[in-house]
Amino acid sequence: MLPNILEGPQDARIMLVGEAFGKEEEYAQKPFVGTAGKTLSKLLAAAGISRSSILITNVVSEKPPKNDIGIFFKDSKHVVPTEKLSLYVKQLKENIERTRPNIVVALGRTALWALTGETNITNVRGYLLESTLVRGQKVLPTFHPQYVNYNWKDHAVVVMDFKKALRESSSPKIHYPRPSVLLESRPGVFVDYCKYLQHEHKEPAVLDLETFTNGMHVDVIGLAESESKCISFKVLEGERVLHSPQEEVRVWTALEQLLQAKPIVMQNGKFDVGILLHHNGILVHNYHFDTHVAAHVCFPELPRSLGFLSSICLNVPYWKGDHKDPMYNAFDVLNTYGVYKFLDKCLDDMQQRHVFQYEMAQIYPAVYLELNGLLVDQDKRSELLATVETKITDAEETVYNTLGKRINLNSPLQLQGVLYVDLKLPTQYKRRKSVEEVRKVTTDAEALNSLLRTTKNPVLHSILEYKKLTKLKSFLNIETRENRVHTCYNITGATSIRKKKGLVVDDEESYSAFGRWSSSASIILPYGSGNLQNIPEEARTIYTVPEGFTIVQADYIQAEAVVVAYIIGDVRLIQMFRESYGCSAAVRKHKYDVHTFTASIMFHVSMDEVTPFMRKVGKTVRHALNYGGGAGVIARRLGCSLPEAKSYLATLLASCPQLLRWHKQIASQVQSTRVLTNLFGRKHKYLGRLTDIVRSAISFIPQSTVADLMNISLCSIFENTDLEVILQLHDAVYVQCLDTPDEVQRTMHILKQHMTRPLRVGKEEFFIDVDFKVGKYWGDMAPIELESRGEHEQRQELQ
DNA sequence: GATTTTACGTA
DNA sequence: CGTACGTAAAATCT
Repeated sequence: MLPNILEGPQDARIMLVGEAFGKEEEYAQKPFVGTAGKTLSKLLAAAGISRSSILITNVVSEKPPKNDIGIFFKDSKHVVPTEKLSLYVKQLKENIERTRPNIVVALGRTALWALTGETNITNVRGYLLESTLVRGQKVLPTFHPQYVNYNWKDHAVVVMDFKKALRESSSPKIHYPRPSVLLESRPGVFVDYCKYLQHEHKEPAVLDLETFTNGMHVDVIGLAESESKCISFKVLEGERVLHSPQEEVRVWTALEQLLQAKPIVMQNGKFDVGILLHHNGILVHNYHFDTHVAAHVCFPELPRSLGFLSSICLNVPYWKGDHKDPMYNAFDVLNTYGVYKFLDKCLDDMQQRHVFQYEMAQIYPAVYLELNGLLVDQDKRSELLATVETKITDAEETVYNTLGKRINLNSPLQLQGVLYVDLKLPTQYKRRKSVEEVRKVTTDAEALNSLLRTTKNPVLHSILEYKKLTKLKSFLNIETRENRVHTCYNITGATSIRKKKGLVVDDEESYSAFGRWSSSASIILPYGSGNLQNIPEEARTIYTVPEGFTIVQADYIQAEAVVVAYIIGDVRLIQMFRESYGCSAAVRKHKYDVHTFTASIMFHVSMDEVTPFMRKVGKTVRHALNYGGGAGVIARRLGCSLPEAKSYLATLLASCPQLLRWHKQIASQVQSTRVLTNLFGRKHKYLGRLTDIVRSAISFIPQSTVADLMNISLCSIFENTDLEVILQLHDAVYVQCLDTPDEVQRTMHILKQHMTRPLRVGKEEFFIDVDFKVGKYWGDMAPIELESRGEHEQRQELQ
């Protein structure tokens, strides 16, 4: 007989099913009494469910050896159960049939598998399913409490799922309103529907294009007028063309007219906008609302795919399983409509409407930059590539001659063998986040540099050289189109990735929150090294502008440091930034350098007496402090002892007590309200554990303020000027202009005008200064001073 | 062939 | 206890 442990009242409406016993459960012979049990109780309480009112059980009422559920499966994918597990599943079935709860919540993958046969919890989490184990039984999958312990920010998602379970527990039925869907391949019907939307329908419409065949042809066009009514129009059937050229023209014309007149809603529509513009020459005139952008503003720490958002905002069936399903696109547009209505309200509730508006305004500039690309000087490129390749060969030969054998120097494993086994150098380990983590052997640059310092073995130098050069080479070995590279700017930080079968989906792994743009490979024009925000200095020399033009770079000076100075009210620093505002670069460097200033207060000397060493100490210590770093970092950077680093740290903290006070204030604010607000009113709700997020929280306000400042300025430049922007680099913007002194000065004046925006801390208003560089090549820019209006005009008169 | 890990470039 | 991001190549899994 198997143990059968089911806790709670037999007539309960909700049943929770976990995986198996842990140590504590085994001892107590009760489900969920250990750490996962404590978490479960918290999550239930947060959702308003009383633990004593529900049934709680596990698929397996015993503790697997080493807590590895795998031993109950015959295969590594965990789909073929052993005989024992089959008996347990049968027992679960009988338990459900006997108690007949209105809803069963599957906690984690194993319970989900046992109840429904589904294996991917991330996909179906939050969606009501029908059990395959007990016919007609309503199941809601969510994450296991133990998973929540490791991924604390996901607790918010589980609480929402529990709330859904509570709502659904009043009835055993799965009830969805039936949508009205036109599945069409007749051009006439589509054209009529477009006309109806354009002339009669009053609300915004949702648009979604499916582009799953190769190339960038649109396969399906979806349009929704509400969360319950839509059309899904087939343009292509696989490789087969469905309509005559004349019919296609009618279709695209009708769509174009609709997109000229109607407010349009999309989910991550930046991609669709780019495709329509690039391949069909169609501009979406009134891009009214993007659900992906709204989700980024409202829930910066959560995923933003339509599947996830629908599971949180809506009560709809799961539809993301099969992309080939004819209803797939229809559900996409219908649910985008539902999510739109939900998030539209959230923006007001959370007072984030203005943040949403300035993020929406960034979409067109980002699309423009992506489609426009950046010019490559092919001669420079091949020249540099050849030089780098020669150097690589040299470094390689040096290493091989010393070692007496040939290995792949970019292989961490092979390098470990040579350095730590053959040469018997002291093994280097990766730095760990905590002492509990297992030490990992490494051969990264930091380890090699440290070995070079201690052993002075010159082969290490050559290995470092080789690694550096091959990395550089990867930035030069690039494909271009009409001598241009293209990058996709992601204003919400999440990249779209092209998966197998050509499907474009949101990358669920990464979701930024700070308002900075990220840059990744363009799916529309996949040329160049993808990310344009991490091109090394040397490789930038291959990027240029057309004949007769030049590049003007404008960047914010010490932007984050200025923001921090005002926030913490560091009177001396503020005074210095005030005085240096508008000064020439030479004066600024001489009289108003932040790091020299820091060193002068640390070492109690005047600014003139600061030595280069003192400045380096000042710079390192301030840097570490601004980002919540400690003495260990400082010691490593400066190559000094830990006690020395500690005393440096203490010195700066003593002379600038506001800094530490601010750190503490941030920590307590995150603890009490979990919400931080930057100087533009952008809010960030922190969901993770306090200890994990405190450093990120410290950098949020300065970093996101500068990001918003830059992007608002960039939009202003796009909307109000004739300047041609070519690049965005977090706190710098690059434009191309005619290569004449007047045009360069005019460009600089306009940039300065649009980049100079007041920031406010309390009642105090301040500005962040801008400085300029100019040059023909991105990697070869020289500082240039903004001439006063007087000088500028004088010169114009002379000409 | 697909997925995960290691390493490394930028602000 | 730097943070944030994206990509290439190697290592590992299936």
